[in-house]
Amino acid sequence: MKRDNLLSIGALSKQTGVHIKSLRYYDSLGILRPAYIDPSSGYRYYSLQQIPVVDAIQLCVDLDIPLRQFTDYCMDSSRIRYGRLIERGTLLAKEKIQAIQERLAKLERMRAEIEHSEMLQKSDGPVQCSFPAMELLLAPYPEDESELDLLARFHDLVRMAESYGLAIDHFYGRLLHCRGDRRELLFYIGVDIPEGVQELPENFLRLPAGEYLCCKQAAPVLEDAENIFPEQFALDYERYVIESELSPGDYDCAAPPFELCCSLPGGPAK
Amino acid sequence: MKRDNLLSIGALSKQTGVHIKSLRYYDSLGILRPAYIDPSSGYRYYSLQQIPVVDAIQLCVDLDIPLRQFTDYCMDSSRIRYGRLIERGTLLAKEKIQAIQERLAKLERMRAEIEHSEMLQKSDGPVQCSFPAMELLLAPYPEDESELDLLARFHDLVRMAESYGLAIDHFYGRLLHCRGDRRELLFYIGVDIPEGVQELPENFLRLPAGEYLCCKQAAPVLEDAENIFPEQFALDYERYVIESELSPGDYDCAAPPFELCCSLPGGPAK
DNA sequence: GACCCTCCCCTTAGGGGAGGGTC
DNA sequence: GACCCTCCCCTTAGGGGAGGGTC
Repeated sequence: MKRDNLLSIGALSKQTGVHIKSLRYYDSLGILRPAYIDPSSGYRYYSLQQIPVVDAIQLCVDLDIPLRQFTDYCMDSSRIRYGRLIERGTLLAKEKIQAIQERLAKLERMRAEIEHSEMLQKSDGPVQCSFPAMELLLAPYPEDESELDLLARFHDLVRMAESYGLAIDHFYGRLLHCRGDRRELLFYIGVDIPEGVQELPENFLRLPAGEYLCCKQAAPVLEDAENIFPEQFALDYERYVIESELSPGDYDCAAPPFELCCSLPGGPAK
Repeated sequence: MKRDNLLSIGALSKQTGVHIKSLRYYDSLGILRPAYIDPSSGYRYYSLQQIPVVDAIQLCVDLDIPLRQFTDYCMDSSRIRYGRLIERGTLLAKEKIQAIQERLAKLERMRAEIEHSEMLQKSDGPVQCSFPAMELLLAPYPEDESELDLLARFHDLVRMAESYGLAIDHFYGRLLHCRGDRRELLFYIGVDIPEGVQELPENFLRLPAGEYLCCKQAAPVLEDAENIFPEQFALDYERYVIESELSPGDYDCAAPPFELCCSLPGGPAK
């Protein structure tokens, strides 16, 4: 071995734009052994044919393919399976875009919730709103339990949702169901039904899209719904009153605001 | 402080679905201090109001917002600026999608190059191909230089491209320009002209889209173009012969195949 | 004097495990 | 017996720097 047509590590670094430290790191991983190492000085020397190998390694880094897997994309130290590499990288990139788009959709839902919250907070009285259909899991709401017991129930519902393959929606609260003289106080969590789910639990409820009268409250006051929506309670129709936390842009975990939403006649109840 | 309505670290973990180790890590970062720590046992206890803080931290993690910046999204330990968080997360997510789409575009260009290479390798004789317009930077190609000197020239061109704000295209090779009796042998690299670039160097050349006759070669043989394209060289028209490496799906760095492409009459040259 | 070498420490968001107290 | 504590080591792809030889 001679140093003809060999590059020092610094020269290879300049040629490829890859940091010297990275080249040493690739050596330590065994994916880019120098063509020649001076036994007395330990200096690394690379052949010109190793330049495209550096490019291929950089491509892996760009594509977030772990370098330990680099050898999967090589037939030997100088033959690179670019076809495989590109196929794998394309798949990974598409999956990533998919995942980020789901995140963006979630962020957009949160943004819309904030907007709704701030609209309600700014308005003085109740506001009429159209709500989309909501899919809920219900549990009885016993009034003599502590907050900790409630959390346990909440968690039970979440586990039930999971056991049925339902996605939970970070949307929960209390529900008052009024039908004639009967009033039922319930605890709910919102769920999403992924495609392919067949069976639903008995405590599942789907509220169709409909019109609600909403107003802001400083604390949970669902028990007082009758005084908050006197006009609606004077009428005789099946109604749901939904209590949930509001999510203003600046959210106070210690004392979040609530909203109470009363379904209007001809609304979601059958 | 009492333990009423307080959660042990395990209970908080169960409630939020976040690993105990993560909760301890958040403590160590100072972004989620337990509401109470038993001084004798060191046990951590969390208040119920800290649950939404855990959710917010998880949102940061999902959005790739560094946790050290979490306090930028808090007014104090229990007031979270969700508005800011969502705005920042949305921006980051969009930037990421942008970056990945550029990667995908690059992968697609590479895939097309592989396809072209393999098509050429499979065919016996020359193949007629339509090439898009190409933007090149040129340098003289002196025949008596070593491979190392050539690399230095290549690097000079790259630096020149950068100094003019041009993006380089990982596309390079040699070019033979024939015009009447004059023949000029040049070295080229492909560049992309980003929007906003006004001034171009003197050695810039734009070859418009056009028809070429392409054939595979085992080694660089541009000097022999006249014998490879005898019919074209028998005709009198201004022509470019482009030599470049092929990129088959399995690429041999030690002995890559080449292609020679000769522009056809009525092609790219004026 | 510029280049290269080998340590050594540091970065994110935790995960696994040892060894030992606590509910 | 399940729960919790504090170390300690490990993960990716390197970057910064010290201290010391080499071109």
